[in-house]
Amino acid sequence: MSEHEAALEDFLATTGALYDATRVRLLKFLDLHGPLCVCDLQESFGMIQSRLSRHLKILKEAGFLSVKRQGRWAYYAIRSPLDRFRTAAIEEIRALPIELPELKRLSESCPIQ
Amino acid sequence: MSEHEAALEDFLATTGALYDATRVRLLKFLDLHGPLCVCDLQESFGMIQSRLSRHLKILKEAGFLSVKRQGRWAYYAIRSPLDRFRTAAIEEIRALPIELPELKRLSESCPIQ
DNA sequence: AAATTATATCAAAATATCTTGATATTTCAA
DNA sequence: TTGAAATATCAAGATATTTTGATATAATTT
Repeated sequence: MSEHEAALEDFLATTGALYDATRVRLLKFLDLHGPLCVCDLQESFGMIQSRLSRHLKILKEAGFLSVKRQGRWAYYAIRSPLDRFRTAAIEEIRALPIELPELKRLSESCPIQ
Repeated sequence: MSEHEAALEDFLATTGALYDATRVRLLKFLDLHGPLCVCDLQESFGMIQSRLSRHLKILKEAGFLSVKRQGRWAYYAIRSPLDRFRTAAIEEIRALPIELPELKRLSESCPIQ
């Protein structure tokens, strides 16, 4: 792939990741609460697991999220540092008046609280 | 529509408009050359007219473009002023190393050069 | 080792978006 | 007022994305 195509692909991966209500909510939720494991997100959003996993993958591949694995758990977080444009996107999402679900933790199971 | 939904809709219209290679090229081209009529864009990009018209409409409804009609011609331009996030998007696109077509004008026909 | 738990991946149906070609609308000129 | 040029819209097929349910993988506990 040429340098030109690669840069455009990267930009489209970024904007594509942002073009979905579910993913915008996930970004806002992680920005608000900090690192969370998939099961906490699943519990909080009431989403089936395969759907959640797919959206997290898209956000990760678009450069917005990092994952840290601890045993069985995978903790997703807003990646840091972010480049200028992704930072602008997160700030825009932070300012959006979107209703988010309550944070529900599966407190017995997750090692990190 | 609630305020919450409206703000999210607006954000998704913005990111959706940016999630297309053709529209990114059009934005970069208009950012580079200033206001252009549809026929100049059509000539420069070698695109069929209905396709171009649709993409311009999407960019306009997403808040990126303004239109000024002069007789038969419609001049599209990057809207000004743009809000913070759209400005960040245009700056990101300006920095992308994308190859653009040459600007071809239908010099006899268009009143503004 | 077998069962359990957390997460990831896959295939197929549902949904949305893009492209094309045809047609409509608007404006100007002959 | 007829014709031509510039632009917009529509319908249908092609393509891409999302959701779901089923299954796979990997770590942990029994």
